[in-house]
Amino acid sequence: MTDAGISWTDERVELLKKLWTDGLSASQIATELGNVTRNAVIGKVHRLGLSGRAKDKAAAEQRPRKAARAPSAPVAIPPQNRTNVIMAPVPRAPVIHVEPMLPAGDDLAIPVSERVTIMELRESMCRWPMGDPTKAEFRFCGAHSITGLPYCDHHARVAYQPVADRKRERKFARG
DNA sequence: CCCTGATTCGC
DNA sequence: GCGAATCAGG
Repeated sequence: MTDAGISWTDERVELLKKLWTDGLSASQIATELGNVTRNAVIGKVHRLGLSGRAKDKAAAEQRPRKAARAPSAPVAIPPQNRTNVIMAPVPRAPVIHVEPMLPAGDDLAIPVSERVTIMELRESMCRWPMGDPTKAEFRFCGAHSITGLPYCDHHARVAYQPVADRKRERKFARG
């Protein structure tokens, strides 16, 4: 096929109209359509003359972001759970096999981060998987990640746990 | 900093 | 017509 770029086919325009009318943001629509930037979407929206949509009760534009949060129990994630998240982004570096170890204190230290969906996940957020990836409730940690790493402070330690540390921690946990 | 849509303008 | 760059704003 000589035409490399998928442009505005009828279907794509239809979907664009629908999503835009539904109140999705340009970037969200761009992601949904794929192969286009939010600028492209905005440009098209204007050309189609459907800018300035009916912004009802603040539909789905600016998301809450402040309100949502786990209200109760600090849901400690048992280390064993990591067994069923193999397909999630795996750290390539000094990953140590996780066995039934890790002192409870560590897990309780997890501040119930603001778990996020893949859509809400941003570059600066911890990508530590939480839960079953095959389930709809699957989330990522979402806490602020350390510059240069895909994980927050806490999860970076768990993920990149050096052998030496591991041994030491064990001792530590014991006593 | 994160994000939003609006506009401009070279292609 | 298209969309990156830019602008203006939250």
